[in-house]
Amino acid sequence: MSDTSPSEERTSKNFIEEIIEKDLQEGRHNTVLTRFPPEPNGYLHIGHAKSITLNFGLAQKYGGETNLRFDDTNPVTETVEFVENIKHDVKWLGFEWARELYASDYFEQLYECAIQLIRDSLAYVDDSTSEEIAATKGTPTRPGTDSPYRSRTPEENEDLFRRMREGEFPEGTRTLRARIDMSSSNMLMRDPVLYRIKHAPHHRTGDKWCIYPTYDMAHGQSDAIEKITHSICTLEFMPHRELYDWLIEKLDLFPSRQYEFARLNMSYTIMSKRRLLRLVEENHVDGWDDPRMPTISGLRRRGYTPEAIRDFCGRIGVAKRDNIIDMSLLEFCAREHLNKISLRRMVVFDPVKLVITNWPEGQFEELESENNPEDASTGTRKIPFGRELYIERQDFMEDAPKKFFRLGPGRSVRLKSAFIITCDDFFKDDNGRLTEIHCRYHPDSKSGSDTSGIKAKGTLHWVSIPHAHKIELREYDRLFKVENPADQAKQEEKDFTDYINLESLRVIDDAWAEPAVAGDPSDQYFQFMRKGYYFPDKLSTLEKQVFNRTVTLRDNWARKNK
RNA sequence: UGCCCGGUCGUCUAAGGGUAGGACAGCAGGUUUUGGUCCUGUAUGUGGGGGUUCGAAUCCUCCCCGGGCAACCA
Repeated sequence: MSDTSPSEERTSKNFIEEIIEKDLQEGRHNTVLTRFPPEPNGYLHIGHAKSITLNFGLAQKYGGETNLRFDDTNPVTETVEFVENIKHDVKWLGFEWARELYASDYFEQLYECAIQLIRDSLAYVDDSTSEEIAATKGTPTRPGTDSPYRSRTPEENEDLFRRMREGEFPEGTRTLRARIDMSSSNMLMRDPVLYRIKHAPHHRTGDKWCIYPTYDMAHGQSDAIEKITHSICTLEFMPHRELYDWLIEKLDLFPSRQYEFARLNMSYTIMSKRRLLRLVEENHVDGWDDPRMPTISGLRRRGYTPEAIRDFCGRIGVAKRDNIIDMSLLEFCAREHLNKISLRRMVVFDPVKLVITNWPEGQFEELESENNPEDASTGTRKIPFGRELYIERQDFMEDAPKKFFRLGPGRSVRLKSAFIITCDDFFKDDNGRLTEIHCRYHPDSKSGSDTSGIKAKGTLHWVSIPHAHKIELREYDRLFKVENPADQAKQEEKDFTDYINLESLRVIDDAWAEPAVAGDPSDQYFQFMRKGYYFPDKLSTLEKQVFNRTVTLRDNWARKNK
């Protein structure tokens, strides 16, 4: 990545960077190898972006590498479709993995690890049902009890385990458990299940296996096999660390170490794959890439740039305390980048006709306007100007307050890149609705060569009616009505879907764009002047252009008038 | 009520015994042919009580609050 965002200039280190520097300094490691380990059972979201940025960023910073490793140990929920989308999202974010790996690549080695544990009397085959295991597990305040199968001999265990692999037993009838301590204060150390029987095909290994390792059996060993130096995960895995270390020690593997950081939470949205899945499956949204979703694909479709997302991930920091990041920070990052790269265009969202009474009928003039005042290299474009224009209905007020810098009877404004006009008259229909505005233009006030001496405080965007073309705009609002839907649902004993904002999508189908919008490519970021940043929806066509509002412009006027 | 984490402006995040700083959000100005951008200024914070120390956000201690932990999910 070549761009340097402010957050990348930050000099303070987060706690993981401090650990790495200490490890490097003390010679514990002389390189840094991280991994991003998604389970291919859903789409990536902005929380994953934080993890991706952290893992890849750390490796980049210390001259190391990052593996992309799919944690595919549960074949019933995982698919190649998810694998492909995850790869696409990581690439789109701008990261390149050193190796593309799968936990399933290690199934044979993991099986050998299990055999070793059995031979060392550290694991046993348990014939208990899942209910029985749960019942004897104890509670956080009460110790569990030993399984009746706990004292089987290594020989018997090895035989049984081999036969589990051979497919001799039905699903759910037997598991391989670690023999640790049923009275441990850490529930995960109470003889955790290492292998379970699943007569299900795997998206990579097909029918080769009918026993699959659990997360704990697979993750740490995969890290160790790859020689991952720093295995970074979220806080909820903290209790797993003891088991992670136990397995690495007992199996005498490469000493990968696990470090936990607080996952990202954002206001007015949810960040769990399970809940996002429900939004999709229950059709609360248009799919994983619905522009209101906090998924990477949703943000992409909405018009967020990878640069903005990376910048955001750098700014939110990495720590261990629970957090809930204000959506406005993400929006700030979007505006900051989009301001630099988006092409300015004029689009009238709610048109009202404006007639320039002293401009000859049928006559037009091509005016020039900058594509982006922040970037002169983007050049200029031509905009047709004529007698009949559309302006924004909101830009006219019959009885306007003094601070209203727009149009009203007798008031003058600048039409962006065109002339200053003065309002002489206006017309309303029987319902009192404004139908037409009459103005006269000042010929010597032309943009760039204004000698009129008229001071117009306001500048309006506009389009020439005969040249304008109709487009559709989609305006999005927060998906939920409350700041923390998951939390509040828990507290109020409701379902998080009860808090869905039913007005999170508003379609504007009577918007009129200047000609330059018409032929623009589908991956172009726009700023519709005085309105916001817009990005063509994936279903937009040349015949019917549809744009998603990424984020509005900051609007001091609207804010003050609240 | 057991074990493990954590608690610094509204929200994030620094300061690791020596001036509590930055960002976003807010507020007040300036510039501006986008009420955008840019620029300037400004308010707000160490959960509480004890201790150690010349000096504590930082070390000790008690308390309070928040989160996690009883899936053959990851």
